Amino acid sequence: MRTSQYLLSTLKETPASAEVISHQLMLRAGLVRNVASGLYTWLPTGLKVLRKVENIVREEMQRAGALEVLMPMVQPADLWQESGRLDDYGPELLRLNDRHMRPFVLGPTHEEVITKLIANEISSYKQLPLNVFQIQTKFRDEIRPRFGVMRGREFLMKDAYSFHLGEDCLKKTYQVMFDAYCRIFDRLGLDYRPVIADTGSIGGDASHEFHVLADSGEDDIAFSDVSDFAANVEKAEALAPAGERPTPKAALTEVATPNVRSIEDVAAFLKVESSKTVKTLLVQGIATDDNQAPIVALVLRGDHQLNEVKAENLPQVAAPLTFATEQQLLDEIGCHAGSIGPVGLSVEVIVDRSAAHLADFVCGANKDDVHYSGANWDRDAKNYSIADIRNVVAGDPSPCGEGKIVIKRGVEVGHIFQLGEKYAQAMNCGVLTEAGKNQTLTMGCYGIGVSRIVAAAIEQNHDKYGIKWPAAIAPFQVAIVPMNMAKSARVQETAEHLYQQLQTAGIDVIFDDRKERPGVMFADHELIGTPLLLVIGERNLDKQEIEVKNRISGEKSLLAISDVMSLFTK
RNA sequence: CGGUGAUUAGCGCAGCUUGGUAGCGCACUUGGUUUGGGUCCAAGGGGUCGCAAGUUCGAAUCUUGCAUCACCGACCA
Repeated sequence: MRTSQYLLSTLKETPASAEVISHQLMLRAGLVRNVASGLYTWLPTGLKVLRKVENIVREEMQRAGALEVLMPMVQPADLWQESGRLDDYGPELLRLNDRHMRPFVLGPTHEEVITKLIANEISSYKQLPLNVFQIQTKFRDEIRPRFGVMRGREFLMKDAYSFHLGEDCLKKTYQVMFDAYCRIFDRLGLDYRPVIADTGSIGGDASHEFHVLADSGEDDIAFSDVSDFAANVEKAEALAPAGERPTPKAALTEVATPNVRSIEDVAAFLKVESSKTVKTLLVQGIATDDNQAPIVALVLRGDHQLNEVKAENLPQVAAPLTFATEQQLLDEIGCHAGSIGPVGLSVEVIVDRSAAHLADFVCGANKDDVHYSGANWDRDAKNYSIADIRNVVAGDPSPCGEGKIVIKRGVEVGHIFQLGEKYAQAMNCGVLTEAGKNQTLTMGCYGIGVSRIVAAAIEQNHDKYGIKWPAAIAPFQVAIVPMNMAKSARVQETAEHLYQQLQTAGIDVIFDDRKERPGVMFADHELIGTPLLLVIGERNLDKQEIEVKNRISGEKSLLAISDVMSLFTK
């Protein structure tokens, strides 16, 4: 490709709307342009990267035995009615009507369509197992699209769905997909981790997310500093503190705490560590027979945070997690938030493992502006159960039994899980078994955010000059940068010759034939992140040499023109 | 959904307080100059000042409504 015939579209200045570095660089390097909130046009350079990522994903999926299909982005709402998700999905699902006022949705994912397809196409156990995938645009009407293509509303995703007779077969394919994902991210050249993930409402035994490590990531990942253990903080188990709970020493004492509400204030006011206090959160419970939803109290150590996923998974707690209203607090407890505590509380009390290990702690006295000090479990606060309901924090013992927890940020770029029979059952997807009986299929599903990977790769690989693409996904493998070509026939001839030679060899090369000053060319190619620059100038031509500059390492070296192809034979 | 802020040329911004026919830098066009790290000089093109209504002799500027975009929050017991 010659730059004179190409759309480089680089910018010197950073558009004000871009927050994270990958978004800024994607705009400056001319990879994408914003069309509307969360919607982007991919320019030629960006599309080249996107296609390279896509192709690696496609190749590895095919190698793992999956078959490619393509399903429509617009889907009849009927299918979603059938699976029950039309009502469950919420406002992220964009609904629309066609000219006949028939209801449709824009597909945020394709379980319904694929399950329907397989239900129609597959009728015998002999055709199983089957794994199909597509690389298709999805639409999710996000509350707050942000960070460019990292969290857009429309995005490119690879989604695969596998179909099995039974769990054992599913587990085999799950492992095959796990391995394929590792190969994909290895080939992409990214620093990533598979992490144990919450299976969410879908259930199932296992689920893993694949995260690219980057500070701008939206998820917290808990690692062991010793073993390979890694889990999403949503899922990471907080172990009970070791040893016996200390014996109570202090007497239960009421303390006036006028206008002291938050844990921070209480700890400062009473001059105790926040880890020696507890906070009591009141949430909606599961409705009972008479349709009255009770309130449930969740008790945590003052310095810990509630894990909403863990709380929602408790049988007593309503999902989605909803905090009690102020009116409920007044009616049921008789005081405002900030003065609630487990002593003498009449509602069901669930205590986090760490909070349950405290003795002589501080808590609200269920009267406004009053706290207790010297409170103790069993002696003062009775009738409670213990559960793991907090987020792990750095320094906690790792749930794998080895080492301590370290927390890093990650960008979720892949997610695999075992779906089970949920969709197959709803959409009547089954086959005849060897015994001639109809059996519902067991499914797995496996997603990769293709467009998000592009952003994540930049988050992980950039410097002050621009993007430093991993070689496998760089838009160009090499750039030819001639110095003052217009003034030197020798330079021009050499550049043209090299360009022909590289093109013939199938190398993805960009030839900067613009009549620009060297600084402009260097700056553009460094911004775009081409891994290799071949600099051709009068200076080195006498010795039949050119300069090779490596974008990643910054190294420069001289190379005989005749040896150029050796750069690509490794 | 709540809070905050923004909207003036393709991009980044000034002008608004104190109303008087719209400006700067980058980019773009033309000519010259320069040429191994975003040259310099000169001339030029490009804007219903987000939309609508109001106040006024006169509105980018004041008032009201609407739209769009962005950021923050949704851990409070």
